[in-house]
Amino acid sequence: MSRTMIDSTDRDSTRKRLLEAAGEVFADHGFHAATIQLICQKAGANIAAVNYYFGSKENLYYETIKFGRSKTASLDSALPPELSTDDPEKALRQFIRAYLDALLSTERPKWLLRIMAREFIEPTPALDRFIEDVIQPWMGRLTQIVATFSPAKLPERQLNLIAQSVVGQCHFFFKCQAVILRLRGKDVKDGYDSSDIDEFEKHVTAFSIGGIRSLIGQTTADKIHRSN
Amino acid sequence: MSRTMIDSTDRDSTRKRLLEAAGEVFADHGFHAATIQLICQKAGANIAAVNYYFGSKENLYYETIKFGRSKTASLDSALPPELSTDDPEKALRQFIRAYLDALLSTERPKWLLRIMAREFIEPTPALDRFIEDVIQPWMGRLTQIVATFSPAKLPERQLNLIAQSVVGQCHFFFKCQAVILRLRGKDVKDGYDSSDIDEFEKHVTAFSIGGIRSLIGQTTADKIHRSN
DNA sequence: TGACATTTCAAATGAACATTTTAAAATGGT
DNA sequence: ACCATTTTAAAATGTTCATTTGAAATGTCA
Repeated sequence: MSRTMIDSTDRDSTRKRLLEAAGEVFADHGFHAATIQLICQKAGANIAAVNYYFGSKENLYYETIKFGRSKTASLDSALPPELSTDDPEKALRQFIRAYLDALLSTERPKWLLRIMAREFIEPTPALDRFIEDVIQPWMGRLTQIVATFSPAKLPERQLNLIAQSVVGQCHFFFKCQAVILRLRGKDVKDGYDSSDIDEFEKHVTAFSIGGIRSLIGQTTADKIHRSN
Repeated sequence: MSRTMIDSTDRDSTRKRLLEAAGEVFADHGFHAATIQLICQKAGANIAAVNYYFGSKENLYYETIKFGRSKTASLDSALPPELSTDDPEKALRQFIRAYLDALLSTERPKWLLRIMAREFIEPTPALDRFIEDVIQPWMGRLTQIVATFSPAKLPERQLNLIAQSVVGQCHFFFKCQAVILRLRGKDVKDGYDSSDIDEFEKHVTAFSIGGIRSLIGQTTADKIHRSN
């Protein structure tokens, strides 16, 4: 029958609660291990609600990602509007801070990135859109920032590698959170606190600036080949 | 057409073929989505074989990880025995090469690390043992190497952060393989070739040396001989 | 060979689960 | 209040899958 395509305006609290619950459950257990029963239970809805509102479990999954992304700050809103253009180091620091916040901050639907982390291992069509809409812009912006470190034009490939080194560090603190906390003897459930993020920001920024300067020194100034 | 893997069917024991097949299937689909039917089919065994040899799917999972780890080169065999002690940069390069090889090389049961990548997101008891037996030694060794860059004794916390920056870069090329290849317009199934790994090694090493030197406030020119 | 253990096989069992169905209840417009 | 539409509720259906079963096949050793 004509299902009047409820637009997510208002009055759809059940639908919304289902999306929130689905986000957590999919993040916790993955698509297959997640059960509609648990999702509906968490949402305080009936077992038939998922198929009523979304038609299928699979469609709920994609709608959940779409929903999570709609609630996530975009690149432009995550980065400070006055991102420095004349001070590369400052711009890099601002970028890294924004990136770490996006990864590690506990606000916002924190389950979206955990779902996407699963997508990295086992891609579905949702990953392509995510790369295109989210990752590409972030990496593109970072590449721009890195480029400003050098007066000369660096090869695209090297800029990409540097950008990957920067975000790679950030990702490690995110993805290997469980490991890092266990190495520190802490409980995984605790997560990081804000001073941890501050520490990461300082460290990643300093480390990356050193790496970049050393690399573009080699490229532009034709540095001496070290003997070992 | 009937069965292409027959040559190994006769030679290898069914149990071993099940472990190999299970490794691939668990890595491809995760524990829940993996089916015993598919595992047995790939192993050329009957559907009842898993329960006959391993008792349950869950036990097969743990035995598979144990099996994969037994076939994986240890830290000591992965690192060159003559790991440099007087040249920190050379030692770091050797370490990074070994680490990238361990992550990205296509030899050996390549499925073990894919299974462990899933464990990072959704830990099971297997992760604790893996951290203790595999990750701790690697990180410990890297921390030692990093420490040799500085004549002064650096705080443990900073050494750990630096080590995490180094392996974080390597991990990014591994975990975000799908993304990097897609950004390059390549198909994910292709994977990296050996020249890619060479490129990563050079880049990560140079970037990290720059980062380390800048953090400890020392240029490559000041080379210090430490007396023990 | 013949007894005995081990391994393989096809079919059966039963549990978990997504999805459908049916009907009742709530809601909104007139 | 009345009717149409939307939402909730509980039970039913059918599928997928892990696990069990019992018999057949294969191997072992006297």
